[in-house]
Amino acid sequence: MQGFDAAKINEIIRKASEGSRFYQHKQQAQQKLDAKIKEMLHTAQQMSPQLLEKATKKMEAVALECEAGRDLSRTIVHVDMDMFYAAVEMRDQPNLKDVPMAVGGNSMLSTSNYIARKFGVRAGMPGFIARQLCPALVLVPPNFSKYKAVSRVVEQVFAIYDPNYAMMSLDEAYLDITDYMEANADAYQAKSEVDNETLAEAIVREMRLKIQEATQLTASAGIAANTRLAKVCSDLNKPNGQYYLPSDTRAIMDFINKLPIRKISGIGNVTEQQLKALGITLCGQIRPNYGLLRLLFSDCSLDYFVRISLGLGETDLSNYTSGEQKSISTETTFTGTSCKQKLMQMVSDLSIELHGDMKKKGLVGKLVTLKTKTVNFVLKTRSMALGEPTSDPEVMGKVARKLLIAEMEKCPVDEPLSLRLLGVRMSNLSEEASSGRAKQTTISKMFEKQTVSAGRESSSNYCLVTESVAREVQAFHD
DNA sequence: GCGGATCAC
DNA sequence: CATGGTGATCCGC
Repeated sequence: MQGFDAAKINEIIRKASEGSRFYQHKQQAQQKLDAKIKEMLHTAQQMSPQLLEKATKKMEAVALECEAGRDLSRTIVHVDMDMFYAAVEMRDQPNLKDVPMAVGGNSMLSTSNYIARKFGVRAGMPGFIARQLCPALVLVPPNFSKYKAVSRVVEQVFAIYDPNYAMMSLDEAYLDITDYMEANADAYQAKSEVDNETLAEAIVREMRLKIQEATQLTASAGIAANTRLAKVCSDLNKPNGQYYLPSDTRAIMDFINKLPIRKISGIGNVTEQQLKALGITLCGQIRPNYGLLRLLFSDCSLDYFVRISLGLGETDLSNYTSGEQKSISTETTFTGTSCKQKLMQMVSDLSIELHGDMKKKGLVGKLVTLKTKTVNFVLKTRSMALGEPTSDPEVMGKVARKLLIAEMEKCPVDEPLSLRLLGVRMSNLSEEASSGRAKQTTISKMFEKQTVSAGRESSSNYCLVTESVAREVQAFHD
C-alpha cells in the first residue's frame, strides 16, 4: 500500500500553495497573529506577582463555584458517522470501495476515505492539491439530498434511545440516554455481563449496530457525563468504535488533565497558538495558569477555560434544540472580477435566492449585510438596517447593491474593487406575518420533508415542485 | 450596534 | 489555472 509520510505531504502542499494569493493572505494573517501573541507575552511579563496571585485567587473562586455545580447524573452520548459523505458514496458505488476517493469539488473536499487519507488527502483541502498528493484520487461530487435522506434514517435509530436527541449536523448528534438506561436496565443485564461492559456501553454498542443494519454505514460514539467530554470521546476509537468515560470526578480529571487543548470543541488554530505561547498545550495546564489567563483574556473566555479545566460541560440537550435561527445568508465564490455590472447582477441574484430560502422558512429580517472578499482574500461586511422586516428580494437587493456601490466608490479609479466572493445576509429575524401566508409556509415545510426523504435529486427541482404543489394545496384549502 | 475574528461542520 | 458555504458567537471600538 502506497502512502506518504507527513514531511512529504507537507512538502507537496507547500509547493502547490506557495506564491498563490491565498497563501500570501494566510501568511499575512499569521504574521498579524504572531504580533498579537508577542504583545500578549509582553503584557504577561509585566505582571507583578501580587497581581497574579490576586487574579489566581479570583479564578479559583470561580472554579470552586463551577465545581459545586458539577452534574454527573446524566449519561450523554456523542454519535458521529464515520467519513459520512464518502461512506455513503462507497456504499452506493462498490467500485469506490478500494480506491482512494473524496467527496467534493476542485476547490474544496468535504471528506475523504481512509485510503485517500494515507496520501494526506483531508476534508477542507482543495481538490486540485489533493490530486497532486494522490493522482489516482477519485473525486465524487456531493449529493446532499441523498445524505439528508440517510441522515433521517439514522435519526430514527436515535429516537429509540432519546426522543429529544440533538442533531448537530447531518452526521453528528448528542443523545441523553439516562432515561433509557433506567427504563431498560434489565433487558441489557445479561448482555453487558457477558461482554464485561457497563450498561451504557452495551446500549451504545447496540445503537451503533442498529445504525449499521439500517444504513450499512458505521458510526463512532463517545459516552460521558456531558457533551464536551462525549464529543472528545467519540473521536478516540474512530472508525467504528466507541469510548466510555466513567462519570466520576477522579476519572474525568485524569482524562482531561492529559488531553491536548486542541481536542476541545471551540479551541481552534488561533486559540491553540495563543495558549501554546503561554506554555499551555494540555487541559491540565490551564489551572496552574489561572492567574495569567485571567489577566489576558475576557470574562467570557475565562468561564470557558475554567469549565474546560474541570472537565465540565453541557448536560441539558434542550440548550441545543430550543434556539431560534438568528441569521440567514447566501454567498458565492467566482473567478475574480471588477466588472461593476457583473457584480451588481450577482448581488441581485443572491437577493432572489435568499428570498427563496427565507420564504421556505417563513422568515423576515431587518438587517441587510453585504459580504465581500477581494481577490486577495480580504473579507469585509457592510450592513444597513431596514425600516421594517422583509424578505422582499427587491428591497434586500436594493440595499445590498447600495452597500456594494459604496464600497466600489471607496476604491481609486486606477485600482477598482476586484472581488472573488459576494454574499447577502439577513439578520434581526422574525417570523413572517401570519394570516394566509403562514399556512402556506407550514404546508411547504410539510411537503419538504416528504420530498427530501423520497430522495429527490436536485434541490432546485425540488424547490419548484414544492412551491407549485404547495400553492395547489393552498388553493384547495381556500 | 457594527465589523472583524474565530470556530464548527 | 486553482483554496467553500452557512450559521453562531465573541471582542474591541
